[in-house]
Amino acid sequence: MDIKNPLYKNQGIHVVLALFTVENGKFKVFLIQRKNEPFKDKWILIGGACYNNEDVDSAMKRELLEKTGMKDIHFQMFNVYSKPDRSPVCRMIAIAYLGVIDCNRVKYLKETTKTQDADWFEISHIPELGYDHTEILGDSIEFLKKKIFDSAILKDLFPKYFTLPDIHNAYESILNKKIDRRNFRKRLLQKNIIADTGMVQEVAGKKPAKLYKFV
Amino acid sequence: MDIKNPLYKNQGIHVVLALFTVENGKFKVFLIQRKNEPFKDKWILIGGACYNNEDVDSAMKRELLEKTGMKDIHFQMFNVYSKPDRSPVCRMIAIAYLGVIDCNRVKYLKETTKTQDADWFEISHIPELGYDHTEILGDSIEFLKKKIFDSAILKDLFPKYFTLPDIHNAYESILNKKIDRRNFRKRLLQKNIIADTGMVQEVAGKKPAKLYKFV
DNA sequence: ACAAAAGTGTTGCATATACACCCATGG
DNA sequence: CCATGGGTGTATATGCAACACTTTTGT
Repeated sequence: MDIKNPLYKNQGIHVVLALFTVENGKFKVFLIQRKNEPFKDKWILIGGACYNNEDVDSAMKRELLEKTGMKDIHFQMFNVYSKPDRSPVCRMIAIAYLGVIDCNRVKYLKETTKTQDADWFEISHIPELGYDHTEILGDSIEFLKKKIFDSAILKDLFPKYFTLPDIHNAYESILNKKIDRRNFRKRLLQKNIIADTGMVQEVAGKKPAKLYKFV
Repeated sequence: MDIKNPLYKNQGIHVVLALFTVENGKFKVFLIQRKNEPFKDKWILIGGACYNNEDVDSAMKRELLEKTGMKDIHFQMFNVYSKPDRSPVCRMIAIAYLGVIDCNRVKYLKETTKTQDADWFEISHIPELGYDHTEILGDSIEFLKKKIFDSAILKDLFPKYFTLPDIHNAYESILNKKIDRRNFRKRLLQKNIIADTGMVQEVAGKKPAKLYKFV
C-alpha cells in the first residue's frame, strides 16, 4: 500500500448529518449556509471532515458542535455516498447520519468560521442544496419513515415526559398521514417503545392528558 | 478545505467483502492469504483500496476480480469501520459488503500479485484474521441472519431452479438451527421470495422434488 | 413390504387494522 | 350545557409457530 499512489491519494472522509425536528406540526430539517467556496452561499446539511485521530461517529459529534454549537445529540449512520465527483475539492466520500431532536431545547449558532447562517427548514420548503445533499436528505427521510416504529428514534424530540397527543402529532407530521389514535397507542405500548407513567399533564384547557415516557 | 491539512491528509477508503457460500450443509466464507506486509501470511476477507475514479460499489467489484478472479457477484453494503488505528499503513476506513454465492459455480485464483492463497473456510473453523476482519466477519454473519427472510439474498447460492430441500438445508446451515419444513415453505412463498415452477427434479433416488425459482 | 425422502393442512396465538362512543375540563 | 379534545375496547384479518401423516420411489 503506497499512500502516494495517484490512484488513491488525496482521498477524504466526510460525515454528514440530517438533523430533524417537528415544531408546531411541521417536520423540519436543520441546514447551514456556507460562507466559502465551494458552494458559497448554498445551504447544506451539517457536516465536515473526519480527522485522522477520530472514528466517524466522533467526527460527526465534533462537526455538529463546531458547525452548530449543539451537543449531546444522538444520531445513527444510514448510508455512504461515494460518487467520484460529488465534491469539487477532492475525492471525498460521505458517511451519512440521521438524528431527531426537539428544536426548542437546543441552542444553535447562527454563524461560525465556516457558516454564515443556520436554521430549521420545513421539509416541504427546502432550497436547492450544495453537494449531493438533496439526495442525502431524501434518503434520510425515507430511512426515518421506515424505522420510526422500530425503535425510540424520536426519543430526543420530547422532554422526559410527554403526552400521547404530542407524540401522535409528531408521527403524523413525519409520516405525512393520519394514524388511528387507538391503534397508535397500542402499537407503541406493545412494542415497549413508550410506557405510561401514571402521571397526568398539569392541565391544558381540556381533559388532562396522561404522561408517557420512552423506555 | 485544504487537502494538505495534517488533520485529514493521507486518508484511505477501502472496501471489504464477506463472501459466503453453503457447501454440503457447511456454511463457509471466502478468505485470501496476504503475500506482503502488513499482516503478511495472515488470512483476511476480500478487499482493497477504492480508487479516485470509482464509487465504492465499483471498487468492490474490481477488487473482487483482482483478488479472486470472480465476477458477476451481487453484494450489499452493511456497515462502515473507521477506528483510527485499524490499519497500520495509514488512516483507512472500510466500507463493508456482504454476498452469497454457489461455490461450485465459480472459479477463483489461488494466487494473485497480492495473495498467496485463497479458499473457503467453514465458519466454525476460521483462523485469526488480519486487520479488524474478525469483527467485520462477525457483524456480517449477524446481518445476514437478520435479513435472510426479508429478501432473495441467497439468490446466487442456487442455480435457476432448485428444490425446497436444497434451500431449506441452506437456511438451516446459515441460521444454525432447525426450521419446520411446512412453515418454511409457506413463509418463502407468501413473501414472494420463491415460486413454484410446476417442474420436478429429474430424479434423485427417492420421491422426486418439485422445482422452485426465485422471483 | 419397507426404508428413505418429499409432499402437504389445520389449529392456535400474536400482531395489525378498522371502527365509535364516553369522559373531563373550561367557558 | 356545550364545545373541545383525550380516553378507551371490540371485532376482524393477517402473519407466524406448532404439529403428523401420506406419497413416491428404489431396493
